[in-house]
Amino acid sequence: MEEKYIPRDIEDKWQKRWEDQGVFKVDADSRMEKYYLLEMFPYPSGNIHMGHVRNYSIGDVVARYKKMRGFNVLHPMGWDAFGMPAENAAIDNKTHPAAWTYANIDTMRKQLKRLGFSYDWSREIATCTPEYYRWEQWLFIKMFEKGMAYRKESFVNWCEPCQTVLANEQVEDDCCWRCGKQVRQKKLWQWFFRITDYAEDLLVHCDKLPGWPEKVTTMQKNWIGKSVGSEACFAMENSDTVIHVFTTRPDTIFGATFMCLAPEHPLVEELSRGTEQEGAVKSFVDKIAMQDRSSKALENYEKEGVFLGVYCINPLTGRRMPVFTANFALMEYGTGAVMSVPAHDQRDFDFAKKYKLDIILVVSPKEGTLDPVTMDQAYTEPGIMVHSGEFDGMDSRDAILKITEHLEAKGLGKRTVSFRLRDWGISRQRYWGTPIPMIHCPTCGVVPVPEEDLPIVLPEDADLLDSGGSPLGHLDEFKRATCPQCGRADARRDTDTMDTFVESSWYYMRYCCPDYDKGMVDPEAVRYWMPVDQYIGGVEHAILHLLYSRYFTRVMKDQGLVDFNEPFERLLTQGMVNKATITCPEHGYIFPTDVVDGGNGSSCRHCGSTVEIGRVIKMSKSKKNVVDPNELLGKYGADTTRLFCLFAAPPEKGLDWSDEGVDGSFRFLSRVWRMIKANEAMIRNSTAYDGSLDSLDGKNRELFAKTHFTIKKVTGDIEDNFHFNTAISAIMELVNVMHTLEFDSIDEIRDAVYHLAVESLVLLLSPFVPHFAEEIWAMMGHDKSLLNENWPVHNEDALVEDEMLIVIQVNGKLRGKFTIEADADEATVKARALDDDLVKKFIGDKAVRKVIVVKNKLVNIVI
RNA sequence: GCCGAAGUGGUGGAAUUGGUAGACACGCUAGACUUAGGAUCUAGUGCCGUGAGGUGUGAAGGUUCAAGUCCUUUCUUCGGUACCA
Repeated sequence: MEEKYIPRDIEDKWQKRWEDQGVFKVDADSRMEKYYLLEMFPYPSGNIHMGHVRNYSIGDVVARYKKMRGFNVLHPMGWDAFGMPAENAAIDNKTHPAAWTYANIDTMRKQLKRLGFSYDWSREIATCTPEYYRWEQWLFIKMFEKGMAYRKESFVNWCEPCQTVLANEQVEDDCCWRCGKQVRQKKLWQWFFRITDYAEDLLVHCDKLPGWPEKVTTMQKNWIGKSVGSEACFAMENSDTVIHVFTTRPDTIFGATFMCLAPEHPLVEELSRGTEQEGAVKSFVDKIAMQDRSSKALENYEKEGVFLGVYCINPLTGRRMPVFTANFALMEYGTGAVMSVPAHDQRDFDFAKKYKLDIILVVSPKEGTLDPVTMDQAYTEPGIMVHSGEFDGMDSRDAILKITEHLEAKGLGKRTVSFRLRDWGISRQRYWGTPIPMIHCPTCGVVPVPEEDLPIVLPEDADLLDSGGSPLGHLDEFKRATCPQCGRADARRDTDTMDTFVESSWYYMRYCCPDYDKGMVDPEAVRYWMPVDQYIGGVEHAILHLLYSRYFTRVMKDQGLVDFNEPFERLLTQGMVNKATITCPEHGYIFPTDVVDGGNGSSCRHCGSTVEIGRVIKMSKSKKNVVDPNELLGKYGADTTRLFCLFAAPPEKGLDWSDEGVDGSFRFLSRVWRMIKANEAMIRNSTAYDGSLDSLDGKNRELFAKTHFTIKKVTGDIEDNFHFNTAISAIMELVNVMHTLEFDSIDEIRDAVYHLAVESLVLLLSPFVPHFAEEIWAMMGHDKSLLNENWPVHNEDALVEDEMLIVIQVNGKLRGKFTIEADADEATVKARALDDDLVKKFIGDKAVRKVIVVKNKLVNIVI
């Protein structure tokens, strides 16, 4: 063992040893209980960032801990390798996306290895390899055959700079989530996955995921957005045409005074044709279509619409209702038509006020009255039915069902359910993705590629600079195809690629059998390893990735590939890594290295202005508050870096970066190192104490008890909720106690107890700082890796205290304390408390009204 | 607007079923050892007060012998979502 703690030497040595011995390689073994630990795989953007370091450090603790508990631990890693940044980089640097991606993978793999994570690298997968995506193409065809994948022409979010379609989820505040530019609407033929078929099932199972944070299941439930309501039919005044509406408030149907259709609604054009409003409607619809979402957002709640020139009839009142097309009616939700009840819906109210439409009150508050003329907002609460014929006087909540039944009986409506969740659009007009294995034939239409022709390999020579549409569309070689059905030679291959969320929806299954070539997954391997016991990743994937994965698992189950519904047993969403920002009035965000410390505060190196320390926010390059893992590794090594990430905050909370804090973690390890180095010979020449607590006293007794307490505490913190911060602080406490021992005399018992403490310390530290622990373990004379050791078990008897500290309170305030033998009876404790000098002083001449004694804890004297 | 989470020292964060608030760190102060230290070790460190003591977990009430913890009201911050009929 070296005199000084030099992480680099130790870490290189152990990483090499682990790799040479293949200690992380696992195989399915039915004799062993499996544990599948998974962390979200990274996009190979070029370098590992601190978010990855944190995520994977958390995972590695669990993996190593479970291994020491005797589980057969599957802990894989791979690459979410398709995606737009590769194309953007390719255009910027004139490299090929594949070359860029694989180079990044090499760099990042090295970084992960440098951090000493316990991955089974033999299972590594990259989603951009044909061996991987061929099975995705295969499943796509299966889904197509079942109608689970289908094509429709629809409005899509179109990002002009990226030349691509975006999923709703990829649009943030009406801007592209990647480039941040405004998104506009465009109509294209797109492939969709019918995830809405599973809306109900996905929703119901949200309540059957006890290992998931409630926050996440709630977000998913809201995203699925089930609402129960009714569909009602409104006939047109002078034609057979019927407008179907969805409403959650059938109790207000008597108050419906007008109708609103989404601008894209097919009836808009049909109904307005030939009326004097035709021109006005057409220009309104065109305007809305041209409008991008952000300008809609700018108008923010400004309701607009145009009269179609026709009327429909309220099925229950017979009232003539003018039909409008309005910007707030959404084609994608419900039926795209809204029956407007201005008295009881705020949007309808605003619209009615703007266009001077009738307002009829049909639900009256239980107390007081409302007048439609003087109302200044809609009344949306339940109440008593009025102006509603036979339903008058009824509680409006009861009327919801009664009116629906009434409509059903008359054939004018039915109970129905509407979901906010839409089908998943997966077509992307991009190059770097999985080709969609379909052929378009002028005769046969859309035909799947025959299975034996899979994979459809992504060609290497696409021209990415030719923006506009799919790059694959410009490759005649690729595009040209023979129809598998009729043999026509002028068929055309689909030139779109799939959304990269498709790859990440099933990669965790492929880890079970990365080289399997007879199918998408090896049924046996999946049966053994799946489902994932613990999944760890960022909360930013709470909705999309996790919902899609749950959906894909169901699709694969229907395909007979797996026999379970839910892929992830337990989920941990770790918080973000934050750091303080620094701003200069002249230069905006600046790097810490651009700050010069002067006499009167800190100033900008470039302009000399006084800089301001800004808020602590998520690390990002643009805010210049990032920490480079490479620098940390160079300065402190992997163990310190990992230790700080785990110590500074519990995993589910945000981690505020502190350079001083990292220093502290390094100091802790150095301190332990020095302590053990100082006692090296003694540790080697002693054996761990294996007696009981009873035969110990003084410091030895204290250390023995502390050792067992620490084992219990650390084990509990890992098992219960992964609160590594408190586990580590418990270990620090143990070390603090170890420091109080004196070695100036010869004492075999002391050495044995100390040996036990060191041994436990090293075992407990090993999941957090594995290289460090291995080095000390080896010094102690062990020749096996710590990974093969058993996790220590505490002895409950060692925790039994014979003396308890009792707190004395007077009227709830702390006034004194004393120690007494454990389990002393109440009368003794009480007498002792009342006898305390300080307590006597506080009681004075007042009468003691009551004395509460809590066994082994406290005495409260009430005066 | 709606949904969710969280407010504790100068800082990150601890506090079992209500029972010593501030564990463990960072920072800071003083001292020791040093040619030196941004190394190490020792002591101290919520706030007010010389002191006895008082006071203190976003704010205001309440329950209780006892409240960071339970209840009511309220404020703030962060995250998600947003014309969903």
